[in-house]
Amino acid sequence: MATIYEVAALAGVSPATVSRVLNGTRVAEDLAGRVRAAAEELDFTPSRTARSLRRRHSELIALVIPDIENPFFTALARGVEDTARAAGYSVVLCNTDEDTDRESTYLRIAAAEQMAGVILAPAGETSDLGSLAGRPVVAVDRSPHGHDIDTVTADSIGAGRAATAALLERGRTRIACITGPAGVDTSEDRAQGWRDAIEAATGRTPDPSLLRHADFRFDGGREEAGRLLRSLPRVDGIVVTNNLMGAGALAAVTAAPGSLSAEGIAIIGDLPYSALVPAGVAIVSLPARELGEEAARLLLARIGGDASPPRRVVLDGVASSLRAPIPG
Amino acid sequence: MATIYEVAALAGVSPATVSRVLNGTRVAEDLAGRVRAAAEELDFTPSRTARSLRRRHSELIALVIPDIENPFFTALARGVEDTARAAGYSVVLCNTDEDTDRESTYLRIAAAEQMAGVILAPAGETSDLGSLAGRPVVAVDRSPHGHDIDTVTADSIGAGRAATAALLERGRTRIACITGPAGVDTSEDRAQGWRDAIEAATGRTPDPSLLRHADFRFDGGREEAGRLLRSLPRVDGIVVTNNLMGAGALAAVTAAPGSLSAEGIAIIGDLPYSALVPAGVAIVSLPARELGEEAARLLLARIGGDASPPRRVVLDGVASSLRAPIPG
DNA sequence: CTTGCCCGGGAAATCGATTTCTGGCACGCT
DNA sequence: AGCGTGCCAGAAATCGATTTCCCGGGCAAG
Repeated sequence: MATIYEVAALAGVSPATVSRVLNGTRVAEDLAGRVRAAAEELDFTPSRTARSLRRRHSELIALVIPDIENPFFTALARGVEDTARAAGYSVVLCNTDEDTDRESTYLRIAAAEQMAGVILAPAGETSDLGSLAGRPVVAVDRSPHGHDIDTVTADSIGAGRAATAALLERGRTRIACITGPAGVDTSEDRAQGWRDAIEAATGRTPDPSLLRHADFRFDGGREEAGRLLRSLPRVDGIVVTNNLMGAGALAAVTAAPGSLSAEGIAIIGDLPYSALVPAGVAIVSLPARELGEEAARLLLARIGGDASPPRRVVLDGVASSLRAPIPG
Repeated sequence: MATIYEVAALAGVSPATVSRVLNGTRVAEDLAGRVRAAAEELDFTPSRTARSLRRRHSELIALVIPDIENPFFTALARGVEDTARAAGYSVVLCNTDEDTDRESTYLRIAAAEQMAGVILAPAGETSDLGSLAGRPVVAVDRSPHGHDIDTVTADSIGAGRAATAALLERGRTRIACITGPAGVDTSEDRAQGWRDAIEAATGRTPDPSLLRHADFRFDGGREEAGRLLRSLPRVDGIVVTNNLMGAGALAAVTAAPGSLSAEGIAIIGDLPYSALVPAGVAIVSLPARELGEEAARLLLARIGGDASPPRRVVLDGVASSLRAPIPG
């Protein structure tokens, strides 16, 4: 790997001039030409490490998410990656497994690596952003409690309302809700949307026993759905507030034939290969990829020096693809 | 962010001694104690950038894969991430979209960032590893043509045989195969397994028109399956050689009722939320996560200085979960 | 008692870029 | 003609750690 000194020597100029040519400062055309020729000749790629040390930040962005195997975060990561790459940044993937210790370890690493910025889907209610020492951060999907930072989220209340409305339109009257852990804002807000929709339709707050908290995972959704199916009086609709629990609920429904068909289920969040999802399920899409893109755009702006007050962007692209129930 | 000089000053020693304490070289206990206290006091985290510059490699590993939204690569990434993290390395995610230009861009970046090593799932038949300048590389999933490097793959021929055998056991006699692009080794090998199994069962090579090449993507699988379903003489089984095309084929089968049930489909590779996959499909699991773990282990060994000749590891954990056909 | 070796720690070089600082040259204004 | 004023490029400082290199002191062997 050639260094800037070898390029300088070959071109007969100083290293400073090589740097200037490569970074856009004005340099006489003949020198610049010699430098470019020399760089080409030696197949020179500047050491990003040395550059990062001097510039005090690298061209890396940390993407800290709870679970890379969840298609929601995968799509989000894709949005981040595409946007970052277009701006010349690479993305470091940090899987926290919903563990706040791992999260803060990764935030320390991001600082120690002098990464340009961090996009964080917080694992818990509170995140320790102290170790970042002022480096740009954008929160995505969930907003960390007690920090006034840029945030990009989906309209969870609206999504909850839309999912519930889809079941109400089908004439369902006793609609339960399986949501995530108490205290997590997406979990609470989606349940609030469910409550809102039912109040709007019936004029009464829903029976509190119809609200179930699980852990946002497949098994949790399956188990809670199983319990709801066995409970009396019978429910005729279930709103499930994320994709994994939704898949679990569908598994439960499929395993208990005759109880409640897929048409009684509404899911917030997308399942991969929608072609394989039982027909009739109501799906309220979340703009996962767009969340990632917008978060990356905000972060890139901060990296570029934008010092305006923190923004809270809410994407409401949720009104989308409801799968129609099977005709007849 | 405190520097090693501040720690040295506070502890009343030289920066060299601080470095020695933190990196394990023998230092008198009283000095070491003072250094540790000072580091604690200042919440000192060494700059990885400076360290990388001097050490000539960072604690980052590049994971170059074609598509982060494919659950196979997601699981693989998870395996890499877990193994790398346990050894103190972080993973940089590089999505190539099957584009060899993007692949070589990322390889250049890996070298410029002085990353510790690269795990590469090659996008095409040939990969340009030249820019890596001798940095450790491990190929995973596919083996790059013309490079003698460590490789970790699944037993594709065996997987092809197993998938075909599952359909033969169900009494299917005219079994087609939808595989990936010609020239890609996983694509060819899995088709070879299909051919082998049919020859073993019938004593004849299969009708060449039963072998279809698609692009390893959902739409390709759907379209080829659609064509096969309309072709005459009728096929009564289809082996599909990856997960995305498998999902596409299932979509085609579902959309054309009466043609061929899900029991006529065998898929190599896992679909997420198997609970949602139509019952009866034969699935031959690929050890995606284990591929990632093994690749990471091999790479870590190389980073650690292992200079033995390149190894080719073939994982055959494929014998796994066939979903039983619906009884009756 | 002297020579030599070992060991621990400080001073300084090093990694490779960027960025100030500085000097020389050309040009314009009075 | 003399004195700024820019502008361009080279010299050198800088980023923050690691790693030689070297020196002084302690201890063992001759």
